[in-house]
Amino acid sequence: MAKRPALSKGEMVVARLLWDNTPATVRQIHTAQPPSQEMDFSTVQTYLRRLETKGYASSVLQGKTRIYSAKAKAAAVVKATVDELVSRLFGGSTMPLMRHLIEERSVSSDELSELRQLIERLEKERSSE
Amino acid sequence: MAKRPALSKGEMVVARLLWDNTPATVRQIHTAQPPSQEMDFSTVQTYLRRLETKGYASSVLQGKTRIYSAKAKAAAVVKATVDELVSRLFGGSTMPLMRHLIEERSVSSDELSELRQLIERLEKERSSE
DNA sequence: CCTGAACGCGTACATTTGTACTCCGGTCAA
DNA sequence: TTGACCGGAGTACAAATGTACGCGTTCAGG
Repeated sequence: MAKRPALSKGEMVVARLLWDNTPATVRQIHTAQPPSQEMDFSTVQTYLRRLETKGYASSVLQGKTRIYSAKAKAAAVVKATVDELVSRLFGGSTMPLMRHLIEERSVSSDELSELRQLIERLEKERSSE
Repeated sequence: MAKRPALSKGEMVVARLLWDNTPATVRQIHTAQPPSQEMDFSTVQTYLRRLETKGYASSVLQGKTRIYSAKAKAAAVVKATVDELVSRLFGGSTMPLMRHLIEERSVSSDELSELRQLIERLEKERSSE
């Protein structure tokens, strides 16, 4: 697995759009943007190009149009990004972030119970090893 | 509360160092760095200066030496940063990040049970409202 | 009293990031 | 057939970021 340069903030939102729409043309990505905080067509295009040079996407020319496809797996990127954040903001420990998420960000009851089940399942796995 | 410009990655690690040592001189912060990934004294200094212009820190000149103090509260910055990440990487929903943290990052059994208790406590609070 | 190591300051600078303007080829209606 | 238009490519550029060099000052040892 190549060690790709980290994604910048802007690249990240385009990357996410790309994951949800792979493969896609620049315009498709551009159109897929939620109405708020839109970015210019050319801006999207630049990000896509940079995503490709950084190794996160690949593209083929289909006729006149370039089709981009996500290359790096979303999960891997998420992991890298979160690891990065955790290390920079919390010196590497995960718990403070967890606590923050659970306490500060509004989590619905349904989500809470999903979380609880997730944890219980994991604890079960642990103890049976 | 002033709306401060976001912290860059480098600034963030220095900010964290500052929170843990406020108030401190540049050298103290520099020395407080963990041995791995050290940054140059001048680099730390620059970050501190930028932290101040961005409004995250303040400083006074004590004789020849400048003493920096954290100004913004850590919790607020963490919240802003995490909100930012969640919105860019997950389009605003918290759960994917939670799941990722629990499943992908190694969480010890102790931590798991702490989490479980945290959640149970919250659920209790919820139901009693 | 002189000198070099340690200090802290400010300035500097190459890269990366965010954002967009311009130019080009093909379409399609008048 | 032609000019208004759309989609796309590439280039451009200011601002933010990461990183550090050089300069004046102190202070302890020679």
